[in-house]
Amino acid sequence: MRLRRAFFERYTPAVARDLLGCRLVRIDGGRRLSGVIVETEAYRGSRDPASHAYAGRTSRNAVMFGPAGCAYVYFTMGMHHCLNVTTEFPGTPGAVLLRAIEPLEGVSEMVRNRGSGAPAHIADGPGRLTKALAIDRRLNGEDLVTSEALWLESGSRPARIETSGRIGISKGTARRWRFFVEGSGFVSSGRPAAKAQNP
DNA sequence: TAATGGATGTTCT
DNA sequence: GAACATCCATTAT
Repeated sequence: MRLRRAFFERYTPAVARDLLGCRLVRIDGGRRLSGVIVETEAYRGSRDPASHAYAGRTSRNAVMFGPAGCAYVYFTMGMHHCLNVTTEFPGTPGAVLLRAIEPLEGVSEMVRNRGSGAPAHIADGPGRLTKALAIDRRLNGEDLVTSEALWLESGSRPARIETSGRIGISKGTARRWRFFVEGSGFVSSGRPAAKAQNP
C-alpha cells in the first residue's frame, strides 16, 4: 500500500525511523525497480545546523519548506545526487535522506545503471542509491503521494533498529538521527561524523 | 582492513 | 573562493 500524506506530516526523526522496512519504488523506462529501505537520516530546520534548511530558504532547498511527501533531490560533491523525502508541514522544513536499500525488483537494471558492479553494493549509500534507480534533479519536487514515477509503499517493521550520529556532516554531530536495520548487510559502510570539538 | 586523496560541479558567502 | 548530507582507486598496515 502506498504511503499517504499523513505518514510524512510528523516529527522528522519519527518518519525516518518508520521508513525502515518500507519499499521504495521507481518506474524507469517502463521497468519497475524497487527495494526495502534499510538506512535513513533525519534533517530538520532552523534548530539543526547540519540541515540545508538551517540558514533559511534558498532556491535549492525550497522543496524542504513545502508540503510533506515530496522528493528533495540535490546534487552534491560534484558527482552525486541524493534523494530525500520531505516531512512535517509547509513552513516547517524537514526531510529524510534515503541512504540505502536492499534491492528487490529490477536488480539487473540497477547493476547496469551503476556501471561498476559489486552485486552486494548496488544501493548501499546515498549516491549509489540514486544512480542505481536513475534518480536526478528532474525528480526534485515530485509528489511521492501521487507520482507515477517514484513512490513509497508500506512494509513490515524490521525486528531490530539501530541509531547513530549522521554521516559526512561537520555540525549537528551530537544528534543520533541516523537509523538503520541492524545486521542488514545492505547498510552503507560510512562511519558517523566524529563529535565536534571546541577549538 | 584502514587511511588517504582525487574527481567533479553547484551553492552560498 | 570555500564548502559540500560522496564514491572509488590506490597506498599503507
